[in-house]
Amino acid sequence: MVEASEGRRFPRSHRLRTGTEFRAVYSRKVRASNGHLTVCACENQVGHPRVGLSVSRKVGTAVVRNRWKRLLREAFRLNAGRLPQGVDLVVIPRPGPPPFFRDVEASLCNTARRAARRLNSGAVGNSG
RNA sequence: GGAGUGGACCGGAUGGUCGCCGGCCGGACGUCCACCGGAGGCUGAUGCGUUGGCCUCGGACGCCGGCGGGAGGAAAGUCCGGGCUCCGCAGGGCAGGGCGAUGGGUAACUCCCACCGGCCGUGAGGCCAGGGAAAGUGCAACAGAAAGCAAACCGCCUCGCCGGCUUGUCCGGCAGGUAAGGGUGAAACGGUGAGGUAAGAGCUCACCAGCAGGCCGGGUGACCGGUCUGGCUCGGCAAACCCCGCCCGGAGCAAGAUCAAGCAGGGGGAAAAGAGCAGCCCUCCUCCUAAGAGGGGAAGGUGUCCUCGCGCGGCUCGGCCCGGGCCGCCAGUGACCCCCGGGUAGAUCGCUGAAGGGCUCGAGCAAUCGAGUUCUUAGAUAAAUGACCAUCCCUCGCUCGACCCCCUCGGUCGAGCGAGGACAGAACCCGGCUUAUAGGUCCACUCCAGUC
RNA sequence: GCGUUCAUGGCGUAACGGUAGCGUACUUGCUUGCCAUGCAGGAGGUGCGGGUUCAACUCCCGCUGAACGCU
Repeated sequence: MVEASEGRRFPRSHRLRTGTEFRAVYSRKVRASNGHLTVCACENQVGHPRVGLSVSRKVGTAVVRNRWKRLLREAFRLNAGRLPQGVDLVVIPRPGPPPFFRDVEASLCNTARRAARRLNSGAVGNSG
């Protein structure tokens, strides 16, 4: 685990906040997923990761959706230093109630790293 | 003690670490935008129109620190009613939708309170879209003779006619009479008794039930109680069409207002040129998308009336019509430049102090209203109000120990371990209704059993 | 935020307020050496809770679920 010495804030600059930013991530068409969630990824120019949550009504009731979003925000906040840098992420949970926080944390980290790897290989493939 | 009825209330607690949203105060680093006039405070003169002096201060966003705040009783469903905003509105009418005992409450209601009537419950209490069926139209399967200005299948009867022979208080047929009896059905045109008759029948009479009308008493009223008269019976369904009475303009904070990058496009001017583009809503197709662009093809079609008004055509608004507004009826436009307006992304406002809550007093059976006093209690916008840990509190399961007990079962207490703690998340704001809800607290009342 | 439509056997679908059908699937028996086909029979249903009515899939009210539309 990363030590908690660094202040792990979660200001607005670490979130995707407009439809333009979401569209940019979707149109990059790089995804990775596991049994709990799907992550879309795209490069950005701000030097740190940013996250956006897309939780549709199919996931569940408002209480379930809020629970998902809170757990995902907390997982991103505590693990922002371990995630790939300079990448925008859009996280889409699968329908159903969220699992325990440890599982959400592990799923987010693993899936985001896999998406970032595809991003790099795809960029190489496009350039070459 | 058990069973139950009605109502009110709570909706895990405490601590630690790390965060999020918005408010106020302070600090200063970065970015952007403004810049010599303006803003705020104190104070002086004045003829109240003005004017002088001093002090302080650039703004927004991001950053850091501090202080205090941050989901519900249903925030839900969106079933009603309003406020607010924009649009519309010559007057009326139809259509469409909703509601329906009475009196009150309210901004309003399909809500609430009280009361009346009906049904259910031993009871406390609960439920009811509860106007009109002698305005009209319609419906009632199956069964049954018959299902609605009644009707004769069986039965009963013979004042009439015919036939039979066993000559009778007989049998059969025709023609009639009869709604008392049978059976069917959810429902069959009052019930009991007496008279009456060939047999019967409200045919007549008495009482009862019910209907209509009058009168008396009580109540604001729905209605209740009593009494008299009438004809003797006049059924059900309007959550079937319908009739009567009352109410309803449409959309919704993504309403609406302000500012507005870049690209494209609109209007005007100037300049240049004489080729090209467009012509008209809508529908479909292809590509594309933030606001769009291009091409092709053929079809879609309009509830109503009166008064006033009205040249024709088009667009737009209103649920429709009549109608309101605008435009055209003289065929426009242009690369670049200047000016103007609309408007997309985005930003700001709307945005939370309100038909608001608590307490006291008064009016009222109550819903509710009035007066006084006090409190301020979320404002996000890819959307905050949280995550993790510990302890405590409940519930359940397992194990161990003690007690009740002769033992088992069972019960009580204590300890340990494990699991669980509901329904559910503000999105402009209120008043209701409906639905979901682990566990718990309090109040009033009813029935049953027991004790004193 | 504002609306619309729907819910019938396992599946797909009918039914003026009056006996809930049809196809397919399932199952039992016959036919065949066996299977398929064919023949005869059977079971299985109106999303839930109330109300109106003599009687409700149908009418009314309230829920639940699903599929859509506009902004």
